[in-house]
Amino acid sequence: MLDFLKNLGFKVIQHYKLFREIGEVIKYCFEWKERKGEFPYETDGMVIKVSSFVEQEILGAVSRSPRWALAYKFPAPEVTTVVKDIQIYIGRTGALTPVAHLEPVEVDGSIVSRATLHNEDEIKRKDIRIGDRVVIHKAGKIIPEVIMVITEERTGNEIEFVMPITCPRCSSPVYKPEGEAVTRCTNPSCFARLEGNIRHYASRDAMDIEGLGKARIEQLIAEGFINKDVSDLYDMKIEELAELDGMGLKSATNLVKAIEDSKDRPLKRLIYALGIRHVGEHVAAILADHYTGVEELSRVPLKELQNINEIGPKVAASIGEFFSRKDNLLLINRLKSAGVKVYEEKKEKQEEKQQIWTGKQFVITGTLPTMNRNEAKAIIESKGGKVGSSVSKKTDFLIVGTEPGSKLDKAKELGITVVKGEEFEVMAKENTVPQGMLF
DNA sequence: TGGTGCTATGAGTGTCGATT
DNA sequence: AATCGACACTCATAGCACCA
Repeated sequence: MLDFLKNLGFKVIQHYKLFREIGEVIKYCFEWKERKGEFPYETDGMVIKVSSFVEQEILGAVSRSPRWALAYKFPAPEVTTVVKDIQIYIGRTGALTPVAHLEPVEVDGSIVSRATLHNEDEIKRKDIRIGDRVVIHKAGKIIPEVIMVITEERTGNEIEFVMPITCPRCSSPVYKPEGEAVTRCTNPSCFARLEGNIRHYASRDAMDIEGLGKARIEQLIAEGFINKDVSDLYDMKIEELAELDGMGLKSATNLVKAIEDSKDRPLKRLIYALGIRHVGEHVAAILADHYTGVEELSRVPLKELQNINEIGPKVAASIGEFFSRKDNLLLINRLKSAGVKVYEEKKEKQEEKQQIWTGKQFVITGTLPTMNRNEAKAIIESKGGKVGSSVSKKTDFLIVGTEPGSKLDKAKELGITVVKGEEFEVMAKENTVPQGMLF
């Protein structure tokens, strides 16, 4: 069998993830054919040649002898390239993230020119230097990752990376707390952070301001429209914006309208949008459930916060720190006077009624046939279920769309019930309990 | 103390709308 | 018509915080 597959051009290799059973290899061939109209051809070392004759032969063989379901793999598409530079990116929390700039190279169907190196320790661990030839691949078929350095090809001219001691954007000192991996800029009003804050505030899951992306924000800061914080957004005028490079009356009108629309978002979104450390979507929703508004939240004693389920000392402290700062309190005042809704009537606590999916934990991977993630999530929650972000023993169902990620492997490993995307959508409509398959 | 889940960050492609 | 920016998708990984 091994020779048979080898003759077909399949390769068997020994390292890395991506274990696939023969059935999966064949399935992959067919999916490829569906998408591209022909069977897989040679791509960067991954050789699969299947004629229609052979196709039948493989299928026949497998159905007669299921014990041939051995682990075979595609060769992980790995290529080498050169690290041209390592640059620092600054996020909204002030974190300095080193990113490798690579000689552009094709990996698994797309051109990769950058890869995040996460932090200083990671660079040290892998000993990555500027000028090094490195092996890269795409983790989970998407994210470029530097796997290792080819040290044999070192010439001695490689430059070791040194984390700067001042912020590359604002020149303030940076600090790295003892025991932490992340280095941060110390200046709370660093422009890079302002940029990040605005982006976060405007993002879809926060205040959802359409038309305000990275480039626009940079421009607005450079032109002085934004200089303090997110409240500056609400002072912008159509006529002034329309004067900007690349903006016309149409764009300016749309942008101002989008900003206007953001004044009426649910409280949990506003809390999330403020960008308090350790307060993401989930924690923001918990806080919005407990309190009627941002102002009330700003006055809650630490002790009380800590008593809330899922909120511990660190998160409580972080919230307390945020509201102890004058500039943040001013920000909230400014938002309020701009007309942003900072208060929400408490809804009547709904009776916890037993629903079809009550107590069930769902996780989603891949793309669903007709709905997106948020829609699927809303449906699950409306039926009493919960949606988690990673597969664990507590997961009841994994919903699998096309092009699933590593969550599927994990689910198989743990014996979690797998529900196909189509199947899920039918369940949602007919209000039934997923059956799914066990691997 | 370990398992689990959340937060923060970053990457690529294709599509669509607005500007020039 | 060409170009550019924004957005909608999706996912990995590290680092932590929380909780039992």
